[in-house]
Amino acid sequence: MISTKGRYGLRVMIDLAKNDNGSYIPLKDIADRQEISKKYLEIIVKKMVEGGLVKGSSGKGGGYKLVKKPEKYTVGEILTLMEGTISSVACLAEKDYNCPRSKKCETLPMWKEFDKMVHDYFYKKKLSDLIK
Amino acid sequence: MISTKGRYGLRVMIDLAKNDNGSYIPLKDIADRQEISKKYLEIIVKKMVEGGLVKGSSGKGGGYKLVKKPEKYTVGEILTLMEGTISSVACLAEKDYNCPRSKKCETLPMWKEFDKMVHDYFYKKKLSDLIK
DNA sequence: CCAATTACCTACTATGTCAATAGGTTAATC
DNA sequence: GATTAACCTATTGACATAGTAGGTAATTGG
Repeated sequence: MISTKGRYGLRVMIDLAKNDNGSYIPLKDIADRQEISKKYLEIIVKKMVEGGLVKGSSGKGGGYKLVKKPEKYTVGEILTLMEGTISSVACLAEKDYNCPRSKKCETLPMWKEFDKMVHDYFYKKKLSDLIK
Repeated sequence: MISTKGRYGLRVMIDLAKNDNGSYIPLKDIADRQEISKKYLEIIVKKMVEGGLVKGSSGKGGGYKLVKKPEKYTVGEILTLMEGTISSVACLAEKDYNCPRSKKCETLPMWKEFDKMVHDYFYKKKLSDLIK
């Protein structure tokens, strides 16, 4: 289940893309338009700065802006950053999970197939695809 | 993210299908084969009885058995029972969620499309497909 | 240059879910 | 009637979620 971090994060990215005019966009404006608490968005956006999705500038005239063009972002990279992982089961989420049953596990092949489908879906979808 | 309830539940169903010989299968046997605590499996199996996926019988010679043939179960119905929902976002998980932004939400169409893909995947996959 | 603006930082909290464990009661059968 | 096995209630520690609160640092328009 995608949490508010992923969902709100995506909406912030869309908001930044739609309202891009070259200058920085204050978080207050985004919070008002998206009807999300500015305080909570601070946590969300902080992650996005750390992950290199957006850059921020303090002071008057400051705010946030995208670092790439909307068509250069995939929904997958945004969700992966915000959610930590996009995998549907713990066995596949961590690289070094090494389950002793993996050889004989009868469900693992299905989880792998499903995971690939999900991965493909979100990494093919671009941020620009979400803007009408 | 699918929890142990869904993952273990599925493995119990597979175990019941593979070891079906007409009589009831004690939980102890399943727990041993699957290497899962019997105590924890009790919680899992209780849900499956309540949901009508399996039936149980107390006393000597008792245990659990499937109520349908393996090809009559979909993975979707098993996961939905165990996880409560299979939806990827809260807006779609509850029928009466009515979000005031749904009309103008730019992410909702994607979540709906994704949800349909997931739903189709799991409801087309049968329990019998997981048994080699 | 300074007050206003805005990002940035640390800490806290209530609620809920997850993944179990523990111990007892009821039901069926050999 | 002892044994087996399901069934039932309660509890627990750890962690995540979805925020709130209040303060500090940086930047700039007037």
